[in-house]
Amino acid sequence: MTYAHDMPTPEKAVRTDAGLASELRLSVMRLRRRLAAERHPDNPLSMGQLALLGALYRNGDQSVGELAARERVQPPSMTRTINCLADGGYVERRSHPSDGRQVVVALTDEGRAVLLADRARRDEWLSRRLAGLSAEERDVLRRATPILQRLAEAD
Amino acid sequence: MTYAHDMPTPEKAVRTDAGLASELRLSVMRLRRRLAAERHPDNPLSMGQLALLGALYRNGDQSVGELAARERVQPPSMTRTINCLADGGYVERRSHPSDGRQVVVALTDEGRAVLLADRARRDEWLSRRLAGLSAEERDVLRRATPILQRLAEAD
DNA sequence: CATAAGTCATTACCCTTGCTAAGTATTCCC
DNA sequence: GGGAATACTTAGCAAGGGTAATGACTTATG
Repeated sequence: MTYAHDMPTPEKAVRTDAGLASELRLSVMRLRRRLAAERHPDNPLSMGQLALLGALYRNGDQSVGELAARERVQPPSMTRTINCLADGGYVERRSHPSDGRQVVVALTDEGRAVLLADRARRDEWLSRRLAGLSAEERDVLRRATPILQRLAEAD
Repeated sequence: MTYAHDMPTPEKAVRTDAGLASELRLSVMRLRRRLAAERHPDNPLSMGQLALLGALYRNGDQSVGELAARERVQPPSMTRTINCLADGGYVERRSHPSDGRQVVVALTDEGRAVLLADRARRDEWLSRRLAGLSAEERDVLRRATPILQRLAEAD
């Protein structure tokens, strides 16, 4: 097999910063697709809904704008996700104590229960894959995860 | 700030395997959205199209099925992406030499040029972010990227 | 204190991109 | 040669992202 250009293998490409960027983008895209496809039939929540419940669980009640900014989504998209969850009774809209424009979103008891159950089922596949890695590889991911977070949060 | 439950910070959560799975999923989702949003107005290619051209550039001509499998997408989705790129003259469909069922997709000269130009622009943002990390953090990502790849490829 | 400007959430609408199901062409196997 | 399997495409649907415009409320200004 021959090529008309320098063969850009992933192994070489990842060494340069531009190559790392390309490879990282590919990996993230593919893994995300893989994870989205792993939607268990019992799971009532989409990945976006799960992320929203998770944000409320972790950070407590938040306004729509705060949630949208954290999840890197425009406010209308967040409104729609909230609507779905509110229809299911998983979150509640409350009025902001001092600013009537804002809407505070709060996790309900049912929402918390569904979050934990769904997350357990949904993480099953990924956890199993993680368990198949070496301890060292898991450690790399453990350290990489917050870095990926920070990249996503960057302006 | 108080919570009615044990506060699940990312720092604590990432230590367990299940926690790592959740956090990794969140990070991947957000970063992917962030990257997709970084679509420069000059860029004619979507992330999926860029990934396809990249696969052809890296691995040479491939059949539709091979491309779909590699990108973890169903064949019809790949067909559509190929249609878009073929309309733009970036890829060509060729007949397979020995199997009339298969369609071989090949990168055109124009496709290669567009790939490199688009990738340079698109990676600019991510490269800049990567440059803002410490050398050690970059190294973590460099080692994490192939692991993420493997996770995406797992059954 | 009245009004203009700004902010936050929502509504309405569109586009992209994934999927499944069904259809067509070709190859493989008996 | 004919039926089963394979490869791609077509058609249609749903999720989830976006922008633009509207409404409600707050803040700043004259």
